[in-house]
Amino acid sequence: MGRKNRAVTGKGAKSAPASRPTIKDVAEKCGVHPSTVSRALSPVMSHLVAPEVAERIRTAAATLGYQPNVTAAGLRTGRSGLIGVLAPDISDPGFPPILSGVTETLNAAGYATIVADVGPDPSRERELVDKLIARGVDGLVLATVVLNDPVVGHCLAASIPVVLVNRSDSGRRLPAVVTDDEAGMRLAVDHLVALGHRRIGHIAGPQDVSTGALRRAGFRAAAARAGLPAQNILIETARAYTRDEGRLAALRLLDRKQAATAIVAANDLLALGIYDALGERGLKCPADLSVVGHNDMPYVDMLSPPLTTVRIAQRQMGEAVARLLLARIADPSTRRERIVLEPILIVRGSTASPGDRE
Amino acid sequence: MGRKNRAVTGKGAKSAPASRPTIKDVAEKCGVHPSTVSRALSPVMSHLVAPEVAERIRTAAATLGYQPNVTAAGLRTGRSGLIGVLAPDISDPGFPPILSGVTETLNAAGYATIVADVGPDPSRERELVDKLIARGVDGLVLATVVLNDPVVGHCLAASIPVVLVNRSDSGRRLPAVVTDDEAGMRLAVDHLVALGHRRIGHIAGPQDVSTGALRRAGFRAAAARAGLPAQNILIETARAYTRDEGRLAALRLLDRKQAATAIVAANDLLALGIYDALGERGLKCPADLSVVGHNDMPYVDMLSPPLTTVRIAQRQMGEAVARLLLARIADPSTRRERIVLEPILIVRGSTASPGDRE
DNA sequence: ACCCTTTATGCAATCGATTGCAACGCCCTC
DNA sequence: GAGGGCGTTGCAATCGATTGCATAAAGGGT
Repeated sequence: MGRKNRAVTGKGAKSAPASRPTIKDVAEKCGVHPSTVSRALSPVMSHLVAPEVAERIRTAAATLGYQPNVTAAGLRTGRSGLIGVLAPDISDPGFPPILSGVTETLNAAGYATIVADVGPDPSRERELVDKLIARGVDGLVLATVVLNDPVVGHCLAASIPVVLVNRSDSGRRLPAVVTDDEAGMRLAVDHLVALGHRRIGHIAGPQDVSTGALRRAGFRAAAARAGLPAQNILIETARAYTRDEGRLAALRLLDRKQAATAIVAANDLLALGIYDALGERGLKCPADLSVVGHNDMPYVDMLSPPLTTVRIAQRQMGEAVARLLLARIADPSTRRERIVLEPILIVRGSTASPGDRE
Repeated sequence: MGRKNRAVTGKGAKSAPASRPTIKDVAEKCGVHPSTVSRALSPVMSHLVAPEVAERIRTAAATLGYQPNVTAAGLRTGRSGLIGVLAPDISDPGFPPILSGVTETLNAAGYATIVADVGPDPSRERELVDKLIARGVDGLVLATVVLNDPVVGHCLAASIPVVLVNRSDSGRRLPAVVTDDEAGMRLAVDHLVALGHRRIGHIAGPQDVSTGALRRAGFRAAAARAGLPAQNILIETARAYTRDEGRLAALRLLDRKQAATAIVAANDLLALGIYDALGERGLKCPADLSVVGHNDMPYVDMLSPPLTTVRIAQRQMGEAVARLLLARIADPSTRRERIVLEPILIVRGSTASPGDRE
């Protein structure tokens, strides 16, 4: 038995505080029942206990350094105060701002977040969701779903509050906060067309994620709307949102018979890959090729040349999705909401008129 | 009573699985006692139950989709399987690689991590530590401690396994994984001296964190060892590891009567600030000034010019600190260990010989 | 054949906090 | 002065899993 509680300090049993005081210790010290302590310390129940008793309990709790055991409370109430967050890749510089917005908003509401990095193997997603549910999370934020993701149905079946951020599922069966991907591409294309570009390439992201598919469709639509003939719309699809896949796709695009004068990348990491490819081919940006990124991830203003890119409000997305989740937790029957944030174009040095040798 | 369990699906009580099955459900289905189920499903206790019964239980658990309630188990065993990680700032691009190494190693050992972002207000640190302890974390990873941090004593008093990463406390009272900050500065200074620099500046980090103080001391020592006279060693101290503080410190340094021909920054974010300051003053790097960073955070190879910097093995640090923590949890009496990783210099385009106009 | 060991399972307490219900005492009213 | 009501507090069950101990069944030895 009790090899755990009350670590014996020396030999004499003088005063062995050791492990954290429990509600019982506070109750004994005050000569009241534990339930009274519980009520006194709960903002919503404290009206049930006499003010002076409550005060006595509060000071006793403070002097003992009592902190309620969240695990025990969680077992009883069925709420853990934990939110699970599934990230595609923590090391992707685009993610921390979202995460930051999520955790800050949730912390303010008394929740802690468990962040799980799914990584390249998508089958881990389901596994991680199950692990998080087993940990009793009160809700999930998924930044990882692909179109037609089976995990969506799984979450629905588990009837646990779930919200999506940045990406959405094809059926739109879950509430989500996303940016207007198509509008973002329109900003990029219109900017290039205004500069005089007539042959524009696109490096699309993976087509199984909503941003990849929507941005590609958005690019096509924007280019057509700008009056570019179909043969002047060049598209290569990257297999992942990574710098290296961007480089490979850019090389494919550059090797086409009729090269584009500008490339719009589906995200900034892919744009970095374009820079790499340009270096390999001995081409200069923006003199030989204009480049537009997407996301405005940190420090792309420091690149050479500074990257023109479509800025999405990542921190705001994080905050919005957290609020959405809190609303769902408070009332799971709330209408499935979908918040679409408008991106803006940040013009920097990577775009110029074609043939404009500065 | 049960407003929680078994959400009623329709009217007929035909089959209402709804909320997750408990160990009791599995036991009933198998006609055994819950304790037998518990034993059968525990790798360490399963030898106590007959192999065929264990097998039956396992399949029943699988078909029911049973996952043990971690909260309940945690309450009983006193272990939560949670590790708290305190980060100075998740949005700092230097941190994700460390975090990635930590979480991956801990996940492999069955732990989940709660990441808390302390932010600029250091008093939140203590508060967050208490919150994490109240959540029953089995251990803490602190990437936030300052020299003489009161939180160190607090953790020691709470007798909870704690390890430090990247930074250490002044008394070295806690196990830590750090890099050899002084060696890193020696690499940087020696490189610049070899290029012919004789007046070298340093933008130091905050002096209340170990990296800031050690790197400054390391810089001084390396410069003296290289034979630079004291008046040729110029130091400005930044108030925080941010791009903007770096910019301000760089401007102060550039305004000195006798300007340096090279600056070593205490970290890459500060180096970014130097780039900004150079832009403001119309100076070119490396022609007018060589710059060396520290940390080799992601994508500094894409800057213009690509940043010469001291690379620290951040991912490895994360992995090492996780292993250290696991060892402490397994046996809290293990000797307080301190792991020092050796940095290497990555030479890129931001350093050149003084007066070398390419 | 009997007893003693070994093996497998059941029983019940426990972790710490929460909460519906019961009970107590007090005050007010008629 | 008795009864009703309200404001406080205590009691005990509960959440779900774990584990020391008890017990039952099976096996082995003489």
